Amino acid sequence: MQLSLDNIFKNYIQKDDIFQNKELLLTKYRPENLPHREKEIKTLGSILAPSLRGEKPSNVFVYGKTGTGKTAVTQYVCSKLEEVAMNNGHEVRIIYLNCKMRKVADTEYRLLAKLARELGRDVPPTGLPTDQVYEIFFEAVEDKKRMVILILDEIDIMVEKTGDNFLYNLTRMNEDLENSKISIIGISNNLSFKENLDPRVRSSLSEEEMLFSPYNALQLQDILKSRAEKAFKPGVIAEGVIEKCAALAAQEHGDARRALDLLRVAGEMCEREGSKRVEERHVDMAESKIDMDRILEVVRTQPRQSQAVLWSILKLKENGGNEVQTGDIFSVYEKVCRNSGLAPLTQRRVSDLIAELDLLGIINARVISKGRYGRTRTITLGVSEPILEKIKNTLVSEFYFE
DNA sequence: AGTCCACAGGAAGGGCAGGCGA
DNA sequence: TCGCCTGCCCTTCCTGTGGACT
Repeated sequence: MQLSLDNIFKNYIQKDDIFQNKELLLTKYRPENLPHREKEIKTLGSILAPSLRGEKPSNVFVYGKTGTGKTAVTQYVCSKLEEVAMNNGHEVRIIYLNCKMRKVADTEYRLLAKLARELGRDVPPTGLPTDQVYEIFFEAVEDKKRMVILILDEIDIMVEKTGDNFLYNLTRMNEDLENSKISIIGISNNLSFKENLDPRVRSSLSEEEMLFSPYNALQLQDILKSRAEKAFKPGVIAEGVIEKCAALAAQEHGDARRALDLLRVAGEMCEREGSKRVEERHVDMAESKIDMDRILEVVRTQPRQSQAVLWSILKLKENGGNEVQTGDIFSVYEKVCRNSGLAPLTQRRVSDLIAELDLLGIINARVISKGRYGRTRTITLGVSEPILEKIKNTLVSEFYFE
């Protein structure tokens, strides 16, 4: 065992590496230039430019599908702005917050605490009244004369979780600030999310709006080519590979992130195989691997109760249940809990867990009415057979079912 | 037209953990 | 130590619902 592992490591070191700089293909990498986004960069730049004269720029609402460059463009423009401001003796402070991150934007308190910490204040994870945290944040902003630009990425998720109270207070904050000014850039994938906002918040958040349209396949090819040139060694990529990654990502609403992931994982598959050339079949392998990894990670990190519900659904499906319904799931779930030493939750709670699994894309739940036989959810599985097998293998050691 | 089923899903609140200030 | 605050997970209670059946 030890010996074969030694061999793997030794081979890896000796092997001809196909990558030159893999970092360039990671989504967190911020490139120096953003092809096909020149117009957006200029627009956002001119919206934010007043901050260089100490004037408050308009709040901006940026929307578009995932992987269309919203975050990249915003961060690019803001970092340049920060640089220019510093050289001209103004202070512009950029705070970037990804609201999708767990334990960051789930509650108003956490949001404020995070922002206050970004400005150098110490706020405990819980314990203080929210008003007090507002005050701490307010004081931190007001601390010196400066412009604070707050980038709220995935703002729709924040509003979904905490409501729009936070945004309302933030947009009103400028009325009380004397030294500083604060502007908000809200980024969202969800085009319709604004409809549910308080009208006052909506109008003040959308002083300016920018829509990022999806990249087409040709634009994606450009992006991939420019990155691949530096990320891979010359001649490593076979003809058609970049075109295939671009085409697959273009099918999925022109997502550049997806395209880059495909190319990177295809490279990794090729490397692992010991090949010296990335070919189209590696892209196919990459596509299924990315899907599988994502879902397995989600399943693994679910709470045990949620896993028990999923396991019950799998067992019902295995026993030939085509039309799996909430009631059936609940009875199997109770049995699973009994056999596994888990305290069963109520049907109400299980119903919520089913809805969460639906949201995660592992199952598809549809509410249907069966007339006098009641209203229920019918559940189908949202993943392919090979992934299903992997999920079962992950859960089989946790739960028992006779 | 009215009834009824089997839930969906909203609202309220309990209990616990983590933390603060007095 | 105590009272108070927050977040989180959960239960209890309740109203709403679409369509088959009477």
